[in-house]
Order: sequence, then structure tokens, then C-alpha cells
Amino acid sequence: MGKDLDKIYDPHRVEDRTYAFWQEKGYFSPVVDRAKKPYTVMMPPPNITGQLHLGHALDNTLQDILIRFKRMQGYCALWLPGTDHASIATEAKVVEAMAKEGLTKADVGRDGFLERTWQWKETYGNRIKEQIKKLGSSCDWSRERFTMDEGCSRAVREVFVNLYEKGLIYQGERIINWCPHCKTSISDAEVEFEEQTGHFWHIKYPLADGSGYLEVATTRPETMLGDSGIAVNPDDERYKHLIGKTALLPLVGRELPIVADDYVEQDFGTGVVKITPAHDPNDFEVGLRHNLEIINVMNEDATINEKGGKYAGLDRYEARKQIVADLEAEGYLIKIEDYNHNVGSCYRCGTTIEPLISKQWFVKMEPLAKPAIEVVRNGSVKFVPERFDKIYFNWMENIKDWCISRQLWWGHRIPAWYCADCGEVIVSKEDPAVCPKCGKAHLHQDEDTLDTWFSSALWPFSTLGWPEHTEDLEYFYPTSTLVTGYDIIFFWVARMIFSGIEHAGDIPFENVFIHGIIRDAQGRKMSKSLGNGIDPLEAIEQYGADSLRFTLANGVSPGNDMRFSEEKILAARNFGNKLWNAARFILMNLPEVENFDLTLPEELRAEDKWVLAKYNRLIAETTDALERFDIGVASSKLYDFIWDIFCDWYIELAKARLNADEESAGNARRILVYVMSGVLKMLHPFMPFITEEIWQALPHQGESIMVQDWPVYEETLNFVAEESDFEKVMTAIRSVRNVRSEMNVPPSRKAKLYIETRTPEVFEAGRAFIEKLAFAPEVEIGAAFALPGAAQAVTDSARILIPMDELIDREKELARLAKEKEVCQKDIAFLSGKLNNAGFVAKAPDQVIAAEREKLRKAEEKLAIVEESIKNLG
RNA sequence: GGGGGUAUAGCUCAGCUGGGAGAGCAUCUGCCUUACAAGCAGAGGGUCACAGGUUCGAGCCCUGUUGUCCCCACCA
Repeated sequence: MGKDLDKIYDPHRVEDRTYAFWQEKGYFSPVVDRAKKPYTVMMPPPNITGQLHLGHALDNTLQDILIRFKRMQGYCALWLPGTDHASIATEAKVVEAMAKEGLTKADVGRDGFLERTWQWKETYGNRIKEQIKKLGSSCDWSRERFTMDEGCSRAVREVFVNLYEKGLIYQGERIINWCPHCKTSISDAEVEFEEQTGHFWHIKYPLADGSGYLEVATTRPETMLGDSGIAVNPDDERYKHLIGKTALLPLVGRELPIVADDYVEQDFGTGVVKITPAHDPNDFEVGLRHNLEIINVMNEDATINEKGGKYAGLDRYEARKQIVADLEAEGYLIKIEDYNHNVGSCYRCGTTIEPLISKQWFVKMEPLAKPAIEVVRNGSVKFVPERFDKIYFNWMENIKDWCISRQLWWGHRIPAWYCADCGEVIVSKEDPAVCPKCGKAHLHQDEDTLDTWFSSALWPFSTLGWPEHTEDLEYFYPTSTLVTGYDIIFFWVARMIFSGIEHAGDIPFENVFIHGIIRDAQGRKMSKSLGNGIDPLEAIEQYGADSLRFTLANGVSPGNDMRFSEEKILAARNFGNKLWNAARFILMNLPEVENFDLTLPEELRAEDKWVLAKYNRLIAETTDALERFDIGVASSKLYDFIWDIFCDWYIELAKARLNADEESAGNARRILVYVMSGVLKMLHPFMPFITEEIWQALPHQGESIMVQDWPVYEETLNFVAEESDFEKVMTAIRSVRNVRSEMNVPPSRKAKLYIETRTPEVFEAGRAFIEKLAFAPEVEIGAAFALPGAAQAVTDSARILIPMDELIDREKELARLAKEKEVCQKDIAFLSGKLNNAGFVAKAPDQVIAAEREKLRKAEEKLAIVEESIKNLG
């Protein structure tokens, strides 16, 4: 890393090399140190289904910012990375890939399929890992985990068996959500509802005694093949007399008992409901209450099975058409109404789910949810922003049992065995050789695997070695902060919370930092079908990882979605370049880099104290914002300071000194380096590569910026009076520039300045800067000047006369001053009105009143100076 | 049906515990003032969605209305 920097920062030259350097040094891998406090973040493991998208980039950037910040603050910081096997999603991808070769799962068999899927994991898992590295993520690769690795799999078994033994996992016949495309059950959380336009078919169900018919309305006529009853409301006068009688199922002829159940609402539809226990969750409940037969009429691919008689083999929608046609032909169809209703679909493939009765494994949720609600209620686990706890409570308090078995091959196989001889069910951590009941060896393992979220739920502790009591687990658990999107609070966050409490004996994390999703410039969700997604790797390729990170961080506001656009990343790129050039300037002005005095000089000048006071405040504000997870605020504070305070002002001021006497120049250099280094450290979590590159080039101590101490606010740098004095000089400079600009005077046209002021010492101290920055070959400071032909710049502490060669436009000048006067008068009226208000003076805090008095004083002073100027003109 | 977010400059968004509205981009003007034209110096531009209320004082707190986005539930 040389001393001379290129004119433009080139991320390509820096990033991979720097990342490798950090890794070599082992900075990402913390060693358990009891003298330090741990700070732990578990990376939400990306699915191995493909590649990272911008959402991952955001999630990763936020985590890296926190972990780098905490590491610099002296915590033993662990960020543990990994990937998720994503059972259903990955299986679908592999099936799809095989289909291109003309193969199916059945062709290759379970073992063959798993072999292919592990191969997939190898390829895509590694690709994702490389992508995470490209972002600059300082996660500990030596502790990298995979949800199906040996340790995580062991944790899964341990948990399954523990829950089973406590009676919290059970097997049962329930209505579950079946995806006919993925051919597996899915949990309630995995179903997405969407309103669709459909129909209400009104059908005659004749009474068995021939005394008439009941009118039934249904949205899914094909399910009638599985009807086993008719229900009406017990209080419905229209149908009361029919309760206990039977009706005949059209087309099929089955007798259906007519039962009374509160579930039926009298004023919805016809008030008569056909009951299909095998294909509707509510009907299932009604069926249980009235002992109705459960008739499953569907196959796993949503075709009608043999119970459907002549409709057997037809797809569900084809069957619907036929049935409706037959009903009509036979006179059972009364009418068809348009009807909008919500239809559930599989969150992975979008296929309309089919509620089916099926034997599955479930987790009994209520006992687990209770303590999980409590830890959020009592503040042990905090959501940031807080409002997400409501969403969490709402879900947890109404939670239903969790269907965890999946009819998939890729995943953790359910550790249950069935004895072919005696029918015993064995649930065990170790594979059993023989049946413990009958001693025979005819065992076969349950074919199903577990919901992928079952293993993700254990992530905060399974990754640390649980169920072993490892040193890592003892030290790093509970973890500190979980960073994730609001879209997986139910899937993941909630399940980690109850799992942590239940199995690891403590909350999994203290804070849940929730961010939104990234949308495109028009605010649309990024999606493959819209083709509006932005590939983070392309963005990095084009603008550099730091630019991407800064864009994401700077735009984030906790819990809210953000829009991503070319303009924003361009602005971030420009910011990096600004920083780069500031560094170049400093370096160009350093006689040597070695043996440079990194401390502050004893003697500080007005502008030094001014910049140090600002810098000091920046430390407090940035640190505070980061502690509060206000990442976007922290980044914009840094941006503003670097651009406005440091580059636009302090560097410009320093230019006036660097060619002056050696002592002043030397001090200026030390302050430039001091402030720059500090700012680089604070910016490092956001833009790790460029800050490292610059820091290495500047005079420094230590081997890397990422292991430097985080800057600390110091009371001794809080130069309040000097700061405001120096700002008088700045205001004067701005005011002169303003006047010149309004008069269209180019900087090349110099003009001498005469400064009338009551605080000449303040302007005396700023003389050199005024000359340079207000384009004056010479500055005179005094109490009174008589220069009738001069333009005049007015501030609340000075009247500055700018004599130009040519005559000024007296009318224009008068108008400008009159406007200034008017503004002053308005200010005075406003402020004195406020201060004369008895209520304000009596009730407002003292410091507010004092501040208003000060404003009034300044306004009055400025008015006096403006009036003097006007008089001077006339 | 229930809950939540959001409404601020042409666009994207800040605005900390209530103390005279800010940034970036865009627009206009003038500058190659040798760190940076990926830049510098200026300028214009806002009834803070609407209506009430609390307060000495409201973009911020309360109530209601409207627009918009989202989550949950799911009556066949």
C-alpha cells in the first residue's frame, strides 16, 4: 500500500486483497476471552437455492456494521456465518434441474437424489460464501455452519426427541395444507392468501324422505364427493325441523346426516353447509363433533382418487367442471354467483394448496409460546423498532400447532422408526437396531423429513455446539443481536425464541433488529418476473462494495422498506471518492509518514478548536446512533461531517496554513491526520475497504484499522466558545461570497475587504482564511470605514465592505439591503413577540428562553449593521 | 373483520425527549480557486395530506377524516 494514491479510488485494486489480508490476520475469528464482553451475531443463513440478492446484501451490511463497531469498541465480537439447506426450496430446484435431464426423483431414488442435492449444496453454498466475502463481511469462517451439518443435525434430533418425550411432539391425523406441486404438507405460515374471483355454486341436496331439498352454496363443488354431512345452525327456524334427518348427496347418492352446529352462520350463503371433513379445516372440526365420516377423495397430486367414483383420475379443476356440468344436467344446479374469496397458495411454488386430512407430525405450541411471549413482554428480548412486538404477540397468542413433517427427501429425516412386527413407534436420538418392545429387527424409519424451519429455529445455539456444553456456547450464548427482515418474524424469529428458551435454557438474543425489504426505484418489490432485481455482485463490480454498503446503510430506517436506485449508489461512490481525495490531499502535504506525531498539538488555533469541537460531537452522535441501531442516522452524520466540515471547510482552511510558517503548518498536518484517522475509524464499519486502504497510507500505529479502538468523546475537546467565534468568521466568508455571487463576480476578480466589527480579534484570527476563501488580496479590520461606492456584506457580527473597480448598481444594492432589513425586522418582531408573551417566559425552559434572547440580540445587532450599511450607501 | 406502517421541496427520504422546516438528486447562476468536474461557490423551491384538540408554543402529542402500502384472520 503505497503512499501515493491514485486520483480516483479503484475498488477492484483494493477489495479482494484487503479481505484476504484481514482473514490472514485472523481478525474475524474471536478467541474466547473472559476479560472481554462477548458480542454475538448469528448470520441468518441464506438458502443454498441460488445466489444472494440485495436483501441479503442489506442484511449482511447491517450485521457487519454492528459487528465491526462492537469489535472496535473492545468486545469479543463473533459473527457466525452459515447456510440453510432450505428443504422444500432446494428440493424443488434439484427436481427442476433433473427434469432437464429427463429424470425424476423416482428414477434416481432417495440416495441418488440426496447425492445430487449434496452436490448442489457444495456448488451453491460455496458460491454464496464467495458473495458474502465480496461484501466485505467480517464473519468468522472458521465457525461456519450448515443447517444439515453433523452438529446441527445432532441438535435437531436432540430437540425432536426431547419434545417428543415431553409430549410436545405428536403424530396425528389432521387437516394440513397440501401442496400438490411440491407434494408435501406445509405449515400454516407457509400458506399465502390472495383474493381471487370465483363462484358460488348453489346446489340442491334432496332430502332422503323426498320431502324437498336443501340449498347448499359452495365455492369448491368438487369436494362434494367427500361430503359426509350437512350442517345448519341450531337456532335457524328455517331448518330446525330437519335436524336429525338425512339428505342425499347428488351424483353420488350417499346419505348425509343433517346436524346442528354453531359454526354455521344463518345469514351467510344459504345457511346450509355441506360438511367435507377430509378437505376443510372447519368441516373437520364439525365432523369430529358429530362423528361424521372422513372421506378423502384426493390423491397427492390433487387428482380425484378412487373414492370419487366416475371422477377418479381427474384433476381437481377438471373434476369441478364435470361435476358442475353433471349437476346442471341432472337438475341439481340452482344458480351460479360470482364470488370473491381468498385462496391459499404455496409460498414456494404458488400452487393453490389443498387442505387435506393427513397423518403428520406436529409440535404442540401453546406451552412453548407462553414463555416466549413473556420474554418479549418483560423486555428480555427487544424488537427494534418496538412496534414489531405487537405483530409478534398477535401471532404467538393465536398460534396453532405446527406441522413439522414434510414429504420431502432433502432435510433432517424424522427420527422415528416403526416396528413391522409389533407396530411400536420408536423415537430416538440414536438409530435403533432392534425394536425395544419385541426385540425384532424389522424397523423402518419414517420416510418424512422435517420442516426446514425446525432446524433454523435452533440456529443461535446449535451453531455454538449445543447440546454439548462447549466453551463457545457458554461464552457467546445468548447472542446479542439478530438482524433480519420483518418478513420472517413468524417463520424464524418467533421459533428461535421459544426454541432457545425451551432447549438452551435462555433467550436466543437480546435484540431483534428488524429491517424492511429493498424495492426498486419505483417502489416495486424486486422480483424475477418483473426483472427489476439488482444483483449485488454487479453493483459491487461497477461501484465497489463500499458504495453498495454505504447506499444500503444510509438509506435504512429501522423496520421500513427502502428504495434502491442508481442515483443513490452513484452518490455513495462519489462520497467514497471525496474521502479518497481528502486523503490524497493530506498525504501530498505530509513531509513524511513514518515517525509522525499522531497526537494533537499543544497549541490549538481557533479553526482547530472549531473542527475538533465538531469532530468530538460527531463521535458522541455516531456512537449513540449506532448503539440505538440508527444506522442511517450514523452514516449521514459521518457523511455530513466529512463533506461539509472536514473537506469544504477544514481542508480549505488548512490550505492557507500549509504554506505558512512551519509550526502552523505542522500543527495543521497533525490535526488533519488526527481528525481524518478518527473519522476513518468511525466510517470503517460502513466502508471497510476504502477506510483500511486510506488508513494504511496515512501515518498510523497498528496493523489494521479494523482492530483500532473506537474514538471516544472527550470533554476537553468541547470548545463551545471558540466554535461559535470561529463561526463568525465563516459567516462573514459566506456572506461575502453570497454578495459576490449575486453580483456575478468570478473568484478570479479579487477585491479588498474592509471589516467593520466590534470583535476585531475574532476576525484577526481568521484573516488568512477570509483572504483566501472570500477572494480578498487584503483585509482591513477596524471599527469604521467610509467607502461610499462599496458593495456590502452584512452578518450579525460584522459589516464587510467590498469595493469594486466598477461602480456598483446603487439601486440594486439598496434593494438587496432593504430585503435584508425586512428579514431582520421580521425576526425581531417574531422573537420579541415570543419573549413578551408572559406564558412563554413563565413556562418555557430557561435554556430555551436564553436561546431566544440570544437570537433576538443577534437579530438586533444585524439590523443595526444593515441600517448602517443603508445609510452608508445613501 | 382485526392490526400496523406511511403521507414533509419536482423525486428519494432525514427531522433526536414538542422550541422559528433539512439533506441528496434534479433545476438555475457563476467557477478547471491544482485533493476531488465523481468537484467548488451561490440561488430558487415546502399551508409538513385534511379537520379539530392539548400547549406559552405542534411536522412532532391526542381525536377524527382521506389517500397509500403491508401483516394477520378467513364464513362454507
